[in-house]
Amino acid sequence: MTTDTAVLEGGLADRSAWSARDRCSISRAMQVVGTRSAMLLMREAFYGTRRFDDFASRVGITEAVAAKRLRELVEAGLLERRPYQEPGQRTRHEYLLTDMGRDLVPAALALMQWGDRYLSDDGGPLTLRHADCGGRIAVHVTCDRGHDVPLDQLAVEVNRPTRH
Amino acid sequence: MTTDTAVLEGGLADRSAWSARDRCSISRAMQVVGTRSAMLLMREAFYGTRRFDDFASRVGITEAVAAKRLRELVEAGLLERRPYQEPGQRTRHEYLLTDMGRDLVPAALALMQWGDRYLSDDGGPLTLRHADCGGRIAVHVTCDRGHDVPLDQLAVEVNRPTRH
DNA sequence: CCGTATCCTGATAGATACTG
DNA sequence: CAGTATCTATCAGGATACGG
Repeated sequence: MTTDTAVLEGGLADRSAWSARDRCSISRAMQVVGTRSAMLLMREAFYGTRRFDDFASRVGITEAVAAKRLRELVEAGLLERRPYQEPGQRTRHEYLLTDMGRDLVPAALALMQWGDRYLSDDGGPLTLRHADCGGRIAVHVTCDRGHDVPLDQLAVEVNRPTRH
Repeated sequence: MTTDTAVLEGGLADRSAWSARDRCSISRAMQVVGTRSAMLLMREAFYGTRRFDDFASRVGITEAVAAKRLRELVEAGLLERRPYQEPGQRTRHEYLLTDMGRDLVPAALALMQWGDRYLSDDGGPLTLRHADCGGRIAVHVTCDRGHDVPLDQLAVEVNRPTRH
C-alpha cells in the first residue's frame, strides 16, 4: 500500500498499480452509463418513469435507441424488466430500478449540481429538497469520521490486487 | 413552482416544464464529460497529471483522441492550457484544472464509489482518505440543514424559467 | 516531447415505416 | 402501447505516419 497526501496538490506518485485502465472504477462506470442516453434513461427511472414509451419520449430519443439502451441497462443490472398486468389488459412490461440503479443517484445528482452551477444561466430547472425538512439537497464529499472534506485534502491509497 | 415529494416513490407529476432536454443539467453535463475519454482525462487532471503525453499514456488513448478531448475540455472551461518554461528548455504547455474542473471531483468520486461497489470484485483499486484524519472518503447526499438524505426522501421542485 | 494529419472501424443516434 | 427493422449521418476512438 502506498499513501499519497493531498493528491490535487502534489500529484500521485505510485500510478503503476492502477493505471491499468480496466481496473479503474470510473472507467468501468463510464462503460455502463457513459452515454448521454443511458444516463438520461436512469434519470427518468429516478423520477419514476416505468414504461417504454415514456422513457423514449421524455428522454427525447428514438424508440430504437431506447430499446437498445434499456436492454443494456437491464443486462448490466441497473434496471429490472418486470411483467405486470392491469385488470382486463394484456401483459405489459415495466422497467424498475434495482438497488444498483438506485445507488447511481448520487452520481447523477453530482452531475446535476455541477451542471446547474456551470452550464446553466439560472441555476438549473430543478431544485431538490429533503422531503422531511425542506432543506436544499447537495452532494458532499465527506469522510467516515464526519468531516466535510475539501477537495485539496483528498489522499489516495493504492490497493494492489491480491496475487495467488 | 410545483413540489412533489418522495420522487423515487411516487414519481414526478409535473414534467412539462423541464422535460425539455436542453435545460436538464445532467444532459448538459453529459455533453461535456459524457465520453469515457473526457471523464478519464479529468480523473488524470485530478491526480495531478499536467502534460500531454502523460494524459494520453495514463488514460490509454491515442494522442489524436487526447488532443481533441483536451482541446474540448479547455474550450469548455474545465482545463486551462498554460505555457511554461523550464530553464534552458523551450516553451511547453501544461493543462491545469480550473475551478470548474475541480468542482467535477464529487461527480467523479460518486461514479468511482458506485463502480467500486458494483463493477469491481475487490472494492476497487483505490481507497480515498481524508488527508487530515485518515478517514475513508464517501460521497453523500445531504440537505443544507445537515441531514443525510436517504434516496427515498428526495423531493423535486420545478423552477420555471422567468419569461419576459 | 507535444502534438497534427489521415484513414478506418464501430458505436451513437435520428428518421421513417411497420408489427402485435 | 411496446417495440422491431432499415437506412443514414455523425461521433468516439484505434493505428500509423509525420513535423516542430
